[in-house]
Order: sequence, then structure tokens, then C-alpha cells
Amino acid sequence: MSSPDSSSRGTGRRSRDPEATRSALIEATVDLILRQGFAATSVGEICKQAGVTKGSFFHHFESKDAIGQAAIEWWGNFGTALYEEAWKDSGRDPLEHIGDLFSIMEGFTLDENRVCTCVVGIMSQETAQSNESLREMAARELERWTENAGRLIAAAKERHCPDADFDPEDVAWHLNSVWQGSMLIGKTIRNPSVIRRNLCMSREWLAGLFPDGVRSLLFSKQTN
Amino acid sequence: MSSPDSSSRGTGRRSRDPEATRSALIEATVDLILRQGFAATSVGEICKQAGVTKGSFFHHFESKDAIGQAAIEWWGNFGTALYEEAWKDSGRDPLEHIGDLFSIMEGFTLDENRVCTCVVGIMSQETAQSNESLREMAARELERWTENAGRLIAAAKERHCPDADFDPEDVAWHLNSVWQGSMLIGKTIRNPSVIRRNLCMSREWLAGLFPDGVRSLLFSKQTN
DNA sequence: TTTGACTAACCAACCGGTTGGTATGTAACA
DNA sequence: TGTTACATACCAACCGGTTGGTTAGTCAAA
Repeated sequence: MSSPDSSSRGTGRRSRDPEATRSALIEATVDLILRQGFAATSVGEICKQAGVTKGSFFHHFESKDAIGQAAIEWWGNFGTALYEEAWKDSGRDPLEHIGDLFSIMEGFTLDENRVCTCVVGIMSQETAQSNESLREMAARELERWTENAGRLIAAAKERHCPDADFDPEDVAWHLNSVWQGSMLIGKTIRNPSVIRRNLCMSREWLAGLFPDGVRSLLFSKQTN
Repeated sequence: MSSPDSSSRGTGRRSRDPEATRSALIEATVDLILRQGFAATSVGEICKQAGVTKGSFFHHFESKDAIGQAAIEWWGNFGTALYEEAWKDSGRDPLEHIGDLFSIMEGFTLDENRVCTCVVGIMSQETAQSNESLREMAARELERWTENAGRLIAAAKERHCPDADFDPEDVAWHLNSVWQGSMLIGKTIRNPSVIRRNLCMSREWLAGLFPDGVRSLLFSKQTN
């Protein structure tokens, strides 16, 4: 749970390393949001977990909201790294990239040491109607994911069936909704396998939108 | 915003009507959960909105958790009433019932006076990992919805394509995930039309699981 | 190379207000 | 008269945020 690393020491002054302090605070916030939500997390708790005093906290962040924003941003970057293989332009068939995307999501559900849930989804649920600035950041991250997925789907459509009757952006929103809804349900019924089954069905559905001949590209193993 | 009904009076003693008091408290809680979440809602706020004092609150509910449970239960009953047309056994083709289900969800997104969101989804997100009793109640409601939908899908499969290669319960979980995920995303990007587009795509996908001949049953207008 | 002025990082103690919850009293109904 | 429904007044603990002050690093002048 609490890592005995150099960033937190039981007693005495913290070493003077502002970036490490900032990171420790943000990472503690992300962890606490994932475990109990943002509203239920107090600044004192964040400080305790990061091994930082409250005075120091408010030197780095002007408010609790501010670290909420930083946490969303941190999670956004974490996601960008996680999905790198899918988002990056490799010259391979875009359908294969979509296959990578599914594989990455599937992989995310398989980590035994972490409950499969999402800072952006949690912050969305909690702040969408009560905190405009946090809502806006969460929305931006949701849109970023959808744009990336939509770009892949549009490219695959352009290449394989430009006249097919579906809108890539709509399909991307559907996929994002399945993803968010599955994580929400998976953690609530304490059964992450429902997430994988949903991803499997969505992948199958997506495959059905493309011609039979290229269908297998969506299911090819990730070349890493 | 605040309804000037008989349940709240500015000054003086509240009329002696324990059931009305209880209802007022629960309905205030549901409303506040929908607008700002459970953790961000205080008992004082609930009391103020319901026109009840705190002493009275703790006469009816032994803790904040307890009214959280009551709110989930209230929402569950609200849902049962909302979906009645779809869940009830009418002798009509089960595929038509599934069509009703989609129409009801679609209708739920269309109310201009209410943001399309769900107490169960909110409570799931907030409590799944930090409050076992609330998590369990939310999970039970998610399972109830899925069982009802799954029963319809299973009946439709039995009648129209008993040998088809899909599991009705899996499909029902997928549908529930799309529903929850769509509401989450719809309110965050402030665009409920994404929910309707997602429902439309899921309906189309479901139709594709059944033989062409019966497809239209899923799209027939609700006979009410 | 020392010194000293300046700044950013950090800290313990504290602030007014709010939290979930309680103790106690009172009025209405059976 | 006893029980239930309500109200008032209160509590310790905690909330987000501020205070005034200490310490460590930077850099320029001597």
C-alpha cells in the first residue's frame, strides 16, 4: 500500500525537491480518487499519503480543485502512454491498430493488483453538474480518447469500405461508452470479466461493420 | 428548484405525517445525489431541502449511509415503474418488448427538465470500493436490470433463433454497460444526443443477432 | 572563495465553518 | 398515559485554507 520510497520519510524535513513533492501529491491524489472518489478524499489525507505537510500542499496547489485538475491531467498522460501502440502512426493497417486498442483495454482489465477503474470516469460522475472546471477537463479527456479511436476507425473505413453506412465518430463514442460503463459495472459487481466479455462483443460488432475479407485484421495479435 | 409543496413549511412544526417526512427526506436525497453526488451531499443539506430538522432526520434514519440505501431502493422502484411496459409479461413477442425497452431509455434522455443520469451509476462509482453495503445495493440494482433485459433477450432467442451463437445474459450486460456509460459521458460532454445515438447503434447491433425476418419487431412502435 | 541578499520550498500551528451524530425536551396521537 | 414524531441545542472531529516563520538553494558582488 504505502511505498517506503525516498519521497516520504516518517519524521523530519522533506528533502528539497519540488518536482518530486508535486508528483508525490498528484500520485497520492490519483490513488485516493481511484479508491474512494474525489469528494470523499480530503487534502489532509492526500498530504499524509504523500508525506507532505498541508502548508506545503498549498504552496504547490492553490486549492483542492487545482490538484483535481492535475490528477485528471496526470491520468490523461498515463492513458496516452498506455494506448501509445494503438494511437501512433506505424504504417500498419488501421484495423490492426483498432485490434491493438482492444488488446490494450483487455490487458488493463487483467492486472490483479489494481481494480479496473478510471479517474476520468470517476471525476465525470462526481463533478459533471457541480464543478464546471473539473467537468470541462474530464470532458476534454473523454473527447481526446474518442478522437483518437475515431481517427483509427475513419482510416479503416476509408481504406476498406468508404461507402459503408456508419459514422466513425459515432462508433468511437459507442466504444468509449462501453468501456466506461463496463469499468463502472465491473467494479460494482466485483467481476471484471464482464468488461472483457463486453470488449469481446464490441470487437465482434466492429468487425461486422467491415467486409469479411479484412475481418481477421481486427483479431491479429499485437506486433510489439 | 425548491417546490413549495405541503411537505416543507417555512416556520413552525411539521405536520405529523411520518411517511410523508420519510418520503420527503428520500426524495431530497435522490435529487441531491443526481445533482452533486452522495459524498458531496451533507445531511444538513438533505434536511434543509426536505424541510425537516436534523433531529427528525436521525429519528427516521440511523445514519447517512442508511438514507443512501433508501435512495438506491427508491431509484430501483422508480426504474421498475419506468420500465414496466418492457418488463411485464404481455404475451407479445419478446423482441417487441426489447424494442419497448429501447424506446423507454430513449424517452428518458428526452426530458428537458432533467439531466439524464442515474442514482445507481453515481452510487456505484462513488462507493464500489469504499462502502461495502452501498456497493452491494447498487450491484443488486444493476443485476436486477440486467436480469430483466436478459430474460427478454433469452425469450426472443428461444423463439426466433435458439441455436444462434450469443449468450443472452452477456448481451444484457453489454446493453447495461452502454446505457450507464452513455449517461456518464452524455452529462459530462453536455450532449445527451450521444446517448440516443449509442442506443440506436446498440438496437441495430441487437437486431443483427436475430434472423432478418423478425428484425422489424425490434423497431415497431410501442403499443401503449 | 567567501559572503550575504534574495527566493522558493517547506513546516507546525492555527482559523472559522461544517461535518455526522447525540442529548434532551415537547407536542400529538393511540 | 405511553409511544412516536418532531424540534432545539449541542458536540467533538474534521474540513479547506491561512498564518508567520524556518530552512535550503541560487547567484552576484566582493
